[in-house]
Amino acid sequence: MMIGEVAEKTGFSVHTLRYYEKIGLLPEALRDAGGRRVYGPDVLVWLEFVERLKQIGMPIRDRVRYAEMRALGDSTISERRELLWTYRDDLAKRVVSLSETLDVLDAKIATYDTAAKCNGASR
Amino acid sequence: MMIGEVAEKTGFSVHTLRYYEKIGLLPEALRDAGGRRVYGPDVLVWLEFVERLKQIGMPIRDRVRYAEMRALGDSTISERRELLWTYRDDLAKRVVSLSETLDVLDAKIATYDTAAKCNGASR
DNA sequence: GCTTGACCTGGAGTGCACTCTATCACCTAG
DNA sequence: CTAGGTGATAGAGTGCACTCCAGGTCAAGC
Repeated sequence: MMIGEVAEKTGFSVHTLRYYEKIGLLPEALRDAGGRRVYGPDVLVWLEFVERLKQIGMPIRDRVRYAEMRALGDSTISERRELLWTYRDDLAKRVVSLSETLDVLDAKIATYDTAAKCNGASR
Repeated sequence: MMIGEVAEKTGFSVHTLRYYEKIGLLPEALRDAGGRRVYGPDVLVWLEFVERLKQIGMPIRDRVRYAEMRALGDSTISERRELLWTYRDDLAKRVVSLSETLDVLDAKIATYDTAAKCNGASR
């Protein structure tokens, strides 16, 4: 795969992928004869996980830290566990808080609907 | 209430509260004889809601837009409903995706635990 | 053989949402 | 009456995470 295809499949832009490589969030890609990056299918799995780490609010430095540890192999497993753990609880709380917010939003929308009905279509 | 107390009760910094007023996310506060902002208890409710809007990923411009509409009164209700609605579905998806991610994280942590057990506590 | 389009680099620029600085005013306690 | 704490302002600065630009290489199709 060339970088463009990876971009298309993952939703990251080509710019972003090169940026991720520069900061160490992606391993340095192999190059073809012309110096262009060539990716195996593994990168898609990794990028999907990176996307998840991003979604849970892990800042990019920690994502990089995680990537670096991953590159070092099994000796870093307990450290990686540690790092993920520090985000796990916050994530659990966030899930709760967000579904609560979803309820608040729905309630608000419902009262707006009622208000609109009572006034006729407003405006 | 003075600004410091509002800051303490809401978790926003004093700086942020003044910033929010400047950009229109907070109504202009009344002032005491010395020119200092004085707040009623309503502001706490509003700020809590603003915090929710922030947590669901609504960018500050849209929060401001919402605040402006709110200030205009009932005639903007259907527009406000519209605005909230545009975030509602994404939020619902996010809640699902995040609890999925929580599972992924827990699974990952579990495999790390297993790996650690098989190797003895690493390092 | 020349155009097109995807790729390359280093480095500058962007947008968001604060966050802080410098400098001043006011009030209360010691 | 002075020191400390809280308040005020305008405007500069920060950190994050990209995002874009200039200027170039390279392979394939017409």
